[in-house]
Amino acid sequence: MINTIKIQRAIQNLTQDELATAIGVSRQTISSIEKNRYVPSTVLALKLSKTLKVTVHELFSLESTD
Amino acid sequence: MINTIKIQRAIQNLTQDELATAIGVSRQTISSIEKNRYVPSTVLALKLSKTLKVTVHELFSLESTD
DNA sequence: TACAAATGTAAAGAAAACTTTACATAGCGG
DNA sequence: CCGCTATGTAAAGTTTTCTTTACATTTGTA
Repeated sequence: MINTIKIQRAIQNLTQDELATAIGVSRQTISSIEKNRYVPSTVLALKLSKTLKVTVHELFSLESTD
Repeated sequence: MINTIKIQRAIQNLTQDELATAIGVSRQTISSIEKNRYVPSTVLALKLSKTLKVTVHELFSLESTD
């Protein structure tokens, strides 16, 4: 799965830490998701969507390997 | 988090087993998600969205407790 | 009623998400 | 150059997701 978190975060002018705090996770969690180290839960995806003001589909999309 | 999987599954006329097979998980996984026994991963949410032909936001929404 | 399909659920175990702590590196303004 | 902010990442540990197996219950229908 690919994601555009880093881009949307730049658009909203938020640091990883600010985004993490806003949605209640650790900064490493944000970093790990951005770097595709793991797949977030749907609750997290919805919170990211809300905070970054884009749909889940604008943030995440499936790849052929998924 | 609440979900409308059971409803969308009825609209698409799919059993839990058929939906599970379509997206590559066990039937119990579908049942457990429908019953809010656990929160699915974002990959799963996107696959459900695709198979059920609705957006992730139509399938899942945050509650105040999330 | 009897059978079959669909669903609920439980338990044990594997795999993955997520936290905390910690340290390293890169970039930028003084 | 120095200090600060932002980011990368690793390791250990906890929690949660998800699978497999298995059995019970419900519901439709012949």
